Amino acid sequence: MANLTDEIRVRIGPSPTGDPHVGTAYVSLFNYAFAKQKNGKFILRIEDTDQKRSSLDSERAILSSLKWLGLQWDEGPDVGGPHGPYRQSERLDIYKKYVDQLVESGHAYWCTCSAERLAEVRKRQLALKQPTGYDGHCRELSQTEGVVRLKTPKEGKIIFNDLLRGDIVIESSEVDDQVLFKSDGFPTYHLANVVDDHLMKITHVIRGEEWISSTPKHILLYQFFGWQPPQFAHLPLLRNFDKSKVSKRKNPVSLEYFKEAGYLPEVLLNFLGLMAFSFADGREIFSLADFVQNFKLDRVSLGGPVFDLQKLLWLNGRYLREFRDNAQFTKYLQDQLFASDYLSQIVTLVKERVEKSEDFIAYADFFFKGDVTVAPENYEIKGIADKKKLAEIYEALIEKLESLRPFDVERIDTALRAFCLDHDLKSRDLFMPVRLMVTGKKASPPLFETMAVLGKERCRTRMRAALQVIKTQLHV
RNA sequence: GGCCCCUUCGUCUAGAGGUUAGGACGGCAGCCUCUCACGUUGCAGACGCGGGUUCAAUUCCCGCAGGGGUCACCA
Repeated sequence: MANLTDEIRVRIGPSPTGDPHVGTAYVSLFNYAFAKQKNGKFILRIEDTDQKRSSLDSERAILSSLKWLGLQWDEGPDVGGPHGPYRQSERLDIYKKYVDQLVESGHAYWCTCSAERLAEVRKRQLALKQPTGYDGHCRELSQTEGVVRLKTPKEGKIIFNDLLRGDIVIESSEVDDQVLFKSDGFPTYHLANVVDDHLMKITHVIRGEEWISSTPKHILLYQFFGWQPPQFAHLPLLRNFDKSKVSKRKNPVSLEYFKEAGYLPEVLLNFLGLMAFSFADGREIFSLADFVQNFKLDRVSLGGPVFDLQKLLWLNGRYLREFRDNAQFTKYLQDQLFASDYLSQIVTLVKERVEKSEDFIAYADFFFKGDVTVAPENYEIKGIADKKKLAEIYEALIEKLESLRPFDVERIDTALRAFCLDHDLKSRDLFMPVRLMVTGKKASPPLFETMAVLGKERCRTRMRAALQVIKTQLHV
């Protein structure tokens, strides 16, 4: 238990495997406020233990988005600190040392089961309606290759306290012999997390509710290492309108979207502060400093809040009207819509079509609009009669485009052409509807260049909107 | 399905053992106004169900239902 003189230290551990997520901002905000209020430290640790999916580019984007929001960390991969390195991929030797210790003390073991065997075991368990999990095949073997698994005690209860929910009790037998150390020499989240939280002297782990069920594994690890666990607080998850965990299929979730769509960073923060939290005095409009001052863990509500864009929009409007004078608003427009590098990229594309200045508006309007829409039949692809199939194709296409980073002409070109090949489509049959989706027009500058200039977020928003139109048609 | 978490207006939430259950977004209506927007005023709108405990439960307890999360060599 952290004693009163100890410095409060909290952390966030984003995984650099995609676009910066609004959920990261939400959890960051609460961590930041909790620490700052008590003069503690807010630490950023990059959890890039998934070699296949992690990228430096994604890491950069996450850091830059959090900075945009003004959630500056005290220790992190870019600013350093006394307990570095702050990138897990640079701490491999540390984890190795601790896994070895665990194996030696008999609390973990090497496992050489193949993926096929594991799948088979799982299949059998499912068929017998048994709980799924590792069957302990290698538990008593002594080998030194493969993966290392946690040797979960067969008996007893694991109890931990959640600051928001009280004691949570789970039977030890319910806990799986989780892989701690992968065959590629990288740790899994569970191991890296516990080791790092301990070494970085983290006092409070404030994270999403999705982690509750793996906390017992972490508690076990603290016990096996003989370490004092931190305090835990699991925040309710942000939800889609249908109450499922907020996801990009059903909501814009990239922080880059909010930035590009013209939301003010302080508005997004304000709005996130309204999720699962409320000021004692009922105030709904507040600055980050206000939030830091007034945040209290025991005022966090536990029902998963639906991330409602409508209220966010209203809030952004209020900030613009009330907190920006004309000069500031002008500046906002210049930065947001008419930034000179954005403008010059557009000029490059439309200049040859223009005869006088006004023409620019007619040719380039879609670069400045929010949504663009056309009649649904324009989204049809020659040879695809089935609307359901059509929707599937676009869904797949959008997901493919979303994964591009950076979102540049070459990558778009390659992705789009490969997509045509994969789905047996002629490029001219696909490109026109896509053009209509992203520009709202049949005539536009070259598609790939246009998309690159529009940016990933505008493209995905418009394509999702179009997809929604197709799906709506399906249901009537 | 097993385990775990959660449950106040459509949405974000306040609330206390006894309140006309409060506010905000959205909706609707009036006012303002050349229009729209803003602003403003008002209206509709919630304690999931069943048992307890209690003089009294929406509030405390238990069950149920519903929702969610998790069951990877992803985090």
